Amino acid sequence: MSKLVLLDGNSIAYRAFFALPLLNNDKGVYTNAIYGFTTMLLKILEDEDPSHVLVAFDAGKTTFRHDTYSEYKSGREKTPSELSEQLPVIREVLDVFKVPYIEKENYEADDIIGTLSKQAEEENWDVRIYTGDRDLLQLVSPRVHVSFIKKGITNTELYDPDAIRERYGLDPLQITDMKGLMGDSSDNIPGVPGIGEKTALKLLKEYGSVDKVLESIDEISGKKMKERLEENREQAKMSKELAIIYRNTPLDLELSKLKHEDYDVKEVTDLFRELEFQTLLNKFDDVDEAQQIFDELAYKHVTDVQEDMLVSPSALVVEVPEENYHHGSIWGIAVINETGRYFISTENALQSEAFQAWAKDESREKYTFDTKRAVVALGWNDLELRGITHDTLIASYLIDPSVSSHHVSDIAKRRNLQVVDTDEAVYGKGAKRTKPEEKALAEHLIRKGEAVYRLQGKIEEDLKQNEQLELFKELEMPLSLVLGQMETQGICVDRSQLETIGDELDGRLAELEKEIYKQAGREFNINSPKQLGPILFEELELPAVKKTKTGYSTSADVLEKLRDQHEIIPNLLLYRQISKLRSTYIEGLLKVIHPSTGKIHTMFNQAITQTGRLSSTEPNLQNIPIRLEEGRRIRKAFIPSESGWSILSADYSQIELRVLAHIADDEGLKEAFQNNMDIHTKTAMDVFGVGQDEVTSNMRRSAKAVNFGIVYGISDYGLSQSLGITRNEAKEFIESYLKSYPNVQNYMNDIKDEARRDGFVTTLLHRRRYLPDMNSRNFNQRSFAERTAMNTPIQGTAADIIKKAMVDVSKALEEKGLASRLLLQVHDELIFEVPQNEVEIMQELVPELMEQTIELSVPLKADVAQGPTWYDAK
DNA sequence: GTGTACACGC
DNA sequence: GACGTACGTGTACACG
Repeated sequence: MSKLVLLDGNSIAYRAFFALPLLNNDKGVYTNAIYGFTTMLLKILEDEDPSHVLVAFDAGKTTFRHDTYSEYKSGREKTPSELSEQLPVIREVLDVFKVPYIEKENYEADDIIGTLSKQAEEENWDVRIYTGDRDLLQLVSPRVHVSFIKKGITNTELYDPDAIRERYGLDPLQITDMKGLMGDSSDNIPGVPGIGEKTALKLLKEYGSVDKVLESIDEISGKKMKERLEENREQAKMSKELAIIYRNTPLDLELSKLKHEDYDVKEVTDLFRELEFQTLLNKFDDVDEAQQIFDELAYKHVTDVQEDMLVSPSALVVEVPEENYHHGSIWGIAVINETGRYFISTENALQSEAFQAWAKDESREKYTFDTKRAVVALGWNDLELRGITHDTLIASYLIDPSVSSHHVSDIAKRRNLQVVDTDEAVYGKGAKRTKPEEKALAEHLIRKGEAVYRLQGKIEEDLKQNEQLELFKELEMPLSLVLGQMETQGICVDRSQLETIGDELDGRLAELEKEIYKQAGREFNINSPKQLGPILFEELELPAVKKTKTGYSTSADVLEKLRDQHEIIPNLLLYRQISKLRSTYIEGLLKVIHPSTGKIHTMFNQAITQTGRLSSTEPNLQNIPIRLEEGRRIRKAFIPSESGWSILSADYSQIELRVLAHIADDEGLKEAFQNNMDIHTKTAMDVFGVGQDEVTSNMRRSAKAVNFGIVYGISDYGLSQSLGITRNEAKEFIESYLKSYPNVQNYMNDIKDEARRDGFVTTLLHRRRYLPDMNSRNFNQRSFAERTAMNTPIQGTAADIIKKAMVDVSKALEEKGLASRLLLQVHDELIFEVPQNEVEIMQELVPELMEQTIELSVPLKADVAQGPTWYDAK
């Protein structure tokens, strides 16, 4: 039995376009409609498994219907250029899938579909029609079913004759009569004014067709209705005429030619790669093909590492599959270079003198994927690794920080190199992750190394194009090593200090708990917002201010507003605060003290944030409490690792606003920093137009919040929330800020233009962030992109600067032979441990290096402090 | 295991 | 006029 699937091409493309955000690829080409169309096509082919298939498109602007009614489809919004430019590519997609498509001068896609479905029906074929247009429902018959695409792209509604009767109470053919009476605004079919769907259906149920209705006008009740029908006789007839799909379109096409053929997977994957359809690509990842490439990858399993195998440059794979590489074992090592491909067991590599010498030799170049992982893992085995000049992970991140996966297999795949499987495919995932037998392991590592080795040139070419080669080679690559050393070094914590604070917190929590139960009238889980909500807002009848998806919001800002309304509130706030301290900072930190070093070894992620900042995990040492004294005491547990040493902390003062002053080249802001003024006071003076002595604490607080907003790119809404004012007041604040600093205003406008023009913004050191939503039709997405455009160069440049300072300081420590060690970075702050005899030197050296890292048109300023614990370094 | 609410830092 | 609004990480809860 033959089955023909007919797709309404324009209608589906239209649906796809509006259902999906305006995605574009690296080349700035819009692909959302192509992507959505392709997804639907694949799903339809999979669901229906048709023997024959065709996509019909509308041709040209005019059709035979315009002869009947020149206004047909007029008043319709022009197809957006973002969509029309995608239509040719949709045809390319159909080409590679070997799906035939057709358009016919003077006819609409509907007519083609109507004609072919009629022919197929006469041959006793089954027909399925996919469309987003209800007009086609008139074609439904026992053999012809229509799938109507509802909202989204995968949600369809299947219509057979019964379904039509159920939905409309009509036979399929009467759909045209319905249109004749009610019209169709999207096609500019007039119908009878004053008659909508309800009335049309009522009339048709009684009389059956437009003609019958018109014949029976006398019987119809209601004077107005009679008049309307009488006056619009011809219009109703014409409207029905227009709505009828023409089923004898001259097509010169044989049904048998529409056979659904097999397609060439390679053609499909090549096109998907070009379009950057990663998700779809995964579906077509042909394992056999990858295996074939691998078969050519001969390698040697080396037990005795020879000097001449380790030429420069080489790709080096140090395989540590455990997410946390501080505890993970090295499963194996691979080296790939022009002399060959080598798999070396971890033991053999670590014991080999030739390997050790090569690893630490700065002059022998290595390429890796995730340098820091290799550096730290080898560091735990007392093996030093230097001379890494290329890291695929970091490079990929610099080229586009937004890509969702920086795994070596994905990067390779994106660059058309299908030689490497995912770790998950080879090792299994989650609890099932196991070390495979040696051959499989060796092959996987060789493939990874091969990808790194082969991609290096192409990737650096791209970096060069982006003017990012210096950022890569001189900043991020050296930084990787510095971070590796910091992580391996770790920071010492006083376990008993943490435990003491923990015990005290436990006691206070127990008391608070009792008190809260008493005030609530019963026991419940205080940590559960789901339980707390009903207690506060139903049992205690407090006014609910905000709701979340799942119930009442009980967040701190909500509770803060209720503080005076019930004595339970202050206790809850305190309970939350202390509970957070205990679980995250006491128990959390105790859990991650390394058993053998007694220190905490965080992991800095160098390839995650969109702005260029670092992040810190397991544990996150970039969010240790400081603002409230209660939490700040946690810092007392962070101590030097050697007795008699000190913790020294140096932080940039207002680095983002200084960067802004420089980038925007704003006189007012520059003046503030050149004269070393308190920036919030200065802002208050400028915004409120008062003298220094007239600045009240409230004015300064507002100014500070505005500065904060500038630095973090918050919206007027965000500012209104933080200051507890209305959105309009916040908006006025921002406006008067920008009036006070006109060049900041100019910068904000210029950078947005730049982002719209280029599709991305950059920092001083050429870090890049793409902003595809700058032209989004969605207000929120667009606004967010605009704030990001303004904010990223500021925050990102600040990140550039402190990263460079870290490399500079680290180099200086080495050159000067100082024993002091850099331990942590917290966005604008560096934390060291320092022997007593170096305290004075470091107090001079560190801020000096930080201030001279980069020359701006305003001075950079770094403050330094030191003491026996991190708490005291304030 | 996954999603949501909340809270910490910058 | 509504939309739902800096980022990243971690914990606890509550769902399957």
